[in-house]
Amino acid sequence: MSTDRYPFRTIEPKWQRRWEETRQFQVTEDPSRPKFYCLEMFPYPSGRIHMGHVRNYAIGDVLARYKWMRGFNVLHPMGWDAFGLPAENAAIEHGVHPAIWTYENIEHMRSQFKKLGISYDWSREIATCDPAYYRWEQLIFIRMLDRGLAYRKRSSVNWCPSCQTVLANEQVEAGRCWRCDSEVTKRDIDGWYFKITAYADELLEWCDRLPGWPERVMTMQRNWIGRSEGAEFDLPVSGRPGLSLRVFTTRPDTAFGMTYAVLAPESPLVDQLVTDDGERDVVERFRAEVARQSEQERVAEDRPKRGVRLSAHIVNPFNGAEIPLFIADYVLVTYGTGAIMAVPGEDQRDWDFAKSHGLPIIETVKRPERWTGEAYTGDGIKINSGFLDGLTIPEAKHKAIDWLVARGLGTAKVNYRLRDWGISRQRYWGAPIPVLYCPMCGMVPEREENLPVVLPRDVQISGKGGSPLADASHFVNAPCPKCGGAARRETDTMDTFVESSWYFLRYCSPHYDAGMFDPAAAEYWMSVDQYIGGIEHAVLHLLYARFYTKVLRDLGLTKVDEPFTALLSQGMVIKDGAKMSKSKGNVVDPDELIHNLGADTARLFSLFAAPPEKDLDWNDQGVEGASRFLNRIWRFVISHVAEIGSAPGARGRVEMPATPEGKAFRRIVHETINRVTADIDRDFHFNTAIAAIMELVNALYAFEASAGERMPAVERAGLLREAVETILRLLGPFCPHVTEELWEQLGHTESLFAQRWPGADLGALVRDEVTVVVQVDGKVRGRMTIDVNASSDVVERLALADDKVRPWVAGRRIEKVVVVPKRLVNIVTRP
RNA sequence: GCGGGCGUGGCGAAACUGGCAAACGCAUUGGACUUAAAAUCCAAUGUCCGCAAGGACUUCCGGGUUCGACUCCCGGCGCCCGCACCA
Repeated sequence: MSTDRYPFRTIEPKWQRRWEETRQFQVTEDPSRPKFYCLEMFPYPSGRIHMGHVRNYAIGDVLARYKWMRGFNVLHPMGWDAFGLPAENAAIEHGVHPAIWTYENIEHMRSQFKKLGISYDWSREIATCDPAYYRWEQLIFIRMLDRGLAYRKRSSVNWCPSCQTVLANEQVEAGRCWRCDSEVTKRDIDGWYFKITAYADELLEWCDRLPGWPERVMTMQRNWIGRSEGAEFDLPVSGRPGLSLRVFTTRPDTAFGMTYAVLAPESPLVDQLVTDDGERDVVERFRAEVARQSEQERVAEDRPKRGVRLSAHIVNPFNGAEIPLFIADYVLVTYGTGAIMAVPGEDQRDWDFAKSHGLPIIETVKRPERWTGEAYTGDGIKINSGFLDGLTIPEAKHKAIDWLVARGLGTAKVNYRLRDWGISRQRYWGAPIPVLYCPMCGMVPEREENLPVVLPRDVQISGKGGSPLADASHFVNAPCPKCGGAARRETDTMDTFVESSWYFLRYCSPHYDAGMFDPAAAEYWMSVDQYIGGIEHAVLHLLYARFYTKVLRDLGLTKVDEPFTALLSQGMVIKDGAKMSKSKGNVVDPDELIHNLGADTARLFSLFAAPPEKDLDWNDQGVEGASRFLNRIWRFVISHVAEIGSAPGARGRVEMPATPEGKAFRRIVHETINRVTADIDRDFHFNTAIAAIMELVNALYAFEASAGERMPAVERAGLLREAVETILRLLGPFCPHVTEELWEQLGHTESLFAQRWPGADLGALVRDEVTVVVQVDGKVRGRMTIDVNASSDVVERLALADDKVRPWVAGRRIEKVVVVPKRLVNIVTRP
């Protein structure tokens, strides 16, 4: 540990206080300036911040401060995703009320964020558990109910036995709860749904229209939506007039290869097809077996496909063939129609099943020459397919669908993997769903003037299961909004992802009380120009927020189609090869780091060690290096305050220096301006931007130690001033406290962040000479410093005359000479 | 299986449109300063051969295009992430 560090412990709080007192980062709508809405995903108030937070919010802060200096009116707000299970679990374990726990955590974390010196407009802080916040989503819920975008149904849902609540499909990861990792089971439960499937096509379409989003996130969303085109048609049951099963297929062209059909075991149609008690027994036993399968078994490698043959047969409408019917575990009741036509020739799953059950296989696509595989899914010409023979697969698909439509047997059909968003949670710490159940009127939404339906504080949180609200009679019992009679309130609360689906709109006018947000403010600020957060929300929050924004648009509340113009998905913070976690013992505590080395150092290292989208490998010695760099700047500036203060042209620009050393140094200063600016603008490569500033600081030391001694004092002081002030401005967004302090030490009275971002002086960038590499047959054999404007002929002549080069050319025939101006010469030879 | 990404020194990484591979930092080594240490400053540091000047090799592997390939094309190997019996 070094002993001689700059006084970050006094300057960091000093500037945090100053920024707050001067309301430096508080903004209002200002149509005369371009706006920039910079947003990092708001945190859950878990208690303490971790290095992942530091990195996330440091990235956002660099961008926000940079945009300030570029003259933008920057909205950079902060708030709390404050509803959720951990608060309730803390209540169960420690007896503290979720509200108390949450607000205490917010207090603590707010102070931690302030210690990081992030440029938030704290006057816009929100917490989603505030009734003044969630009342608006209750209102929207009622509007969605009107339009059929919110609805209630009984359905088989994902149930987390540990969290004691339902989970949406997006919240189940490989069969486990996204939050607590428990194995998820199935339950039939009544619940509320948002009709996100109504927006499937639009959500998908916009995936191609958001170039500011990372490709991998868009791909994950596309896959999640899972659109597939095909046909749906009926297969009549043999000898049972009027009875048929409907199947969905993406390959209607393969219908002539259908050698059997399969129903999902759970399908209700199975019960109608069963002919006697013996068969019923077999079916029920199979159903029980399928239901017993654990998630583990279901995802096991090479899981054999199991099934039971029914006595019923069905008829292939394309060729009249009578074929067997099965129930099998590989057909899902939840997708398509829950029934398939099986074409083992062109579908590997059907092929596997056919092989193990001795079923025939008909090829309907001509295989390539040396085909050795099993089911064939490639291109080819149709065979064994009646009127489709000789067509390509796309042609045959169309013709098969036309054939079905003409006979009234089926239609073209699009299916999605996406399911409606189940938003009911059987838990306490969430926004109440504003409906009541009346014995006379049925389900009735709360009257809009009665909103918000406030979540009651005095509730017993036992953790015994079931919503705690159900036992709170003062909440549950309420008059019916329609008839005034005794009714019962809904006791499910909303998924917390509903709150995070619109908080970015609330930030535009967080204190507005005539609606969800002030339309004028939202019109000015939206959309979010740059959104920053972790990849874990690729299909959760980021899909829900896109959907909800479109709903609000269709309700006439906003004009934007998409909430986030650009997304930066930052990598994880890794240490010793693993994600930081208590159990691995590799956690670095931000508080400790800030105390020992300062917030600027913590920020600098997390921005320097890797580009933002990559995982960051934490390294304590690397952090020391970052601290060393800031000390180096500090020492230089402090020891040169007097000299720099004596320089003319206190505002940066200096007269073109007279000495070659001065010119060369000044060029480095201005080249650095261009490099740093380009690195920030192009892909947020803060790591290389910082590296460029480090190079400039190295050059500054070298200049001061050597050439600087021999030039006129006025020139030297002017160059030092320009260099130092450039460094402070370029580094400001990364390390705002130390740069702001040094800026003041140099005699400035206005904040560094009220300064304009520097621009390179084109005159300073001009070079007289340039170093050109000379290659012989692609290998570097020499280099020469020549006039920048030398013609290609001259460059070629000089290269051939070079002492280092000549021996390599001697005795060989020169084939040609390639001259790349200002870069290199390649002499191509033959023996 | 499908989709996306990646592969460069001891380590984190850099290289814009094909043009000096390894910038910057960490670590290591040497020197200066010091009674000494720390801090600081200066220097060296891809691998191999060589006392040296210098040379050969090197961006996962194998081919190709090109005067020239980390970068483009073809084939392979390996790793990471997401979805996964989605018909």
